[in-house]
Amino acid sequence: MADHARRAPLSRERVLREALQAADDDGLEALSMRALADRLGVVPMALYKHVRGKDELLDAMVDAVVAEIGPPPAAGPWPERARALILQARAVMLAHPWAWRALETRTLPSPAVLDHMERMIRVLRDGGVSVDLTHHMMHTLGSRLWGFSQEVFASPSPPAAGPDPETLALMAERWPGVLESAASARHDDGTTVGPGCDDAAEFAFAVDLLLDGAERLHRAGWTAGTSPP
Amino acid sequence: MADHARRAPLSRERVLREALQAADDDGLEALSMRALADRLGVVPMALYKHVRGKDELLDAMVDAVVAEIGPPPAAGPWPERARALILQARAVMLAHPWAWRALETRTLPSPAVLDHMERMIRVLRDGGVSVDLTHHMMHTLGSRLWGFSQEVFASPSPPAAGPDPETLALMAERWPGVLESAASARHDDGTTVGPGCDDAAEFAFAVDLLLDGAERLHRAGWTAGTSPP
DNA sequence: CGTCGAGGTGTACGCCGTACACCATGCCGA
DNA sequence: TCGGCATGGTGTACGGCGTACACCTCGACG
Repeated sequence: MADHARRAPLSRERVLREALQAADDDGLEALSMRALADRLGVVPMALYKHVRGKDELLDAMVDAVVAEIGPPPAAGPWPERARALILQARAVMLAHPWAWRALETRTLPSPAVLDHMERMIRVLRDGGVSVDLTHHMMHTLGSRLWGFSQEVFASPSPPAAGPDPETLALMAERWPGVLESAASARHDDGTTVGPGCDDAAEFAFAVDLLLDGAERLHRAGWTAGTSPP
Repeated sequence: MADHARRAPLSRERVLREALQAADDDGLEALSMRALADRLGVVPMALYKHVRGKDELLDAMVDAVVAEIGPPPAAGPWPERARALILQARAVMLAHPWAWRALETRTLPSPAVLDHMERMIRVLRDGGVSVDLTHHMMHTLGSRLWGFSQEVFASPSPPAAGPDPETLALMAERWPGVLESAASARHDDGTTVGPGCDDAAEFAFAVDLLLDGAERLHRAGWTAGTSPP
């Protein structure tokens, strides 16, 4: 095996890049240290010379993805700047569908994570939003700050094409509201041909609702202790 | 070993109950089929006579927890009924801190899950909220419908007691906004002695903001196609 | 030319979920 | 009464995982 000398030497960079590619290709659950080593034509333990362990690797992967989220627009009303920043985050998360799952499992915020938070906070603060309201809004935005919405169950109706008429009848009896609500997903014109509803629209709706709420509170001179209405 | 005849026979119920207890005791990540079998004084494979596999067991556990969430108050303005239902869900999730993690990993909604959704949808629809707005609100509530808020990073500042003054100075330079925002957590009187901020208050703030937003849209006669403002 | 350290290798351990063959028990119809 | 059979607990084994640890190789450098 003379080729082991010939192949490009490993490096933290190469390991990280290949890990990102592997996750993009095959999903996060298929990413094992062994599989990753295979992709690099190397024995599993070789990776540990460049990475402390799988956990640290995931940290680095998350950091890399979050770093793709750029800064907000330089100017404009703060709600629009915030909205743009969030939608940018969403675009990044859509490009790496595994990323939000990885993000959730991290315990400590990485530098890129703090950068993103800092930017959002700055948008609000520069818009004149109080420290307290900013703080609350960061909590309220929750995962949407990162470009995804934790919905627990993506589609209430059976996911794939044919909603089996038998179970459908059963649902109509016990969960009519769920059925009705799910049906309202496809109501309007063919903007969403897929099985579910328009994720982008739902995401935007939620973000707008949240930012509008914040703006209203801000304009009303909300301070801690007041309740939202 | 005559005691194996003497001990209470296994059953799906016993397996499920012990699994719930084990998760409450030791956390979800410590719950393995082997550990669970040990708790029941039985060999691992014995469980498989009562449960199809770990995945189905987790489904059942989630179902059991979600079933603890009761119905909403019978009467009252719909936003208050909705609020009460959500806070009930939150109480259940607080009693089983592992549950939200398990909930997230499930792919198909169980009956109890659909029941809870149905109840929430009914609260809105009975309040006169349109099908479309109801649908949007279910999405917008997201994980909060289930009593938790996906925040990705619970505390922006170092979690435990002493925020190491060195890193703190470093943060002050690079992430002043994050620091300022984190500091605002402890601002008011000693209602929150812990390291972080008042989770309950943050949760309530977010829920109120969301429900107020919905109520305002509803009263304004919102229909699909209109944007929130 | 000898040494040394960085980096790739091989083996091994302890976990995990679970397939499969086996065996104990108690019930039930003949 | 007895044979067969279903129910449910057992034992062994497999393939996967992350990773500790000892080893080897090889280029750089004093």
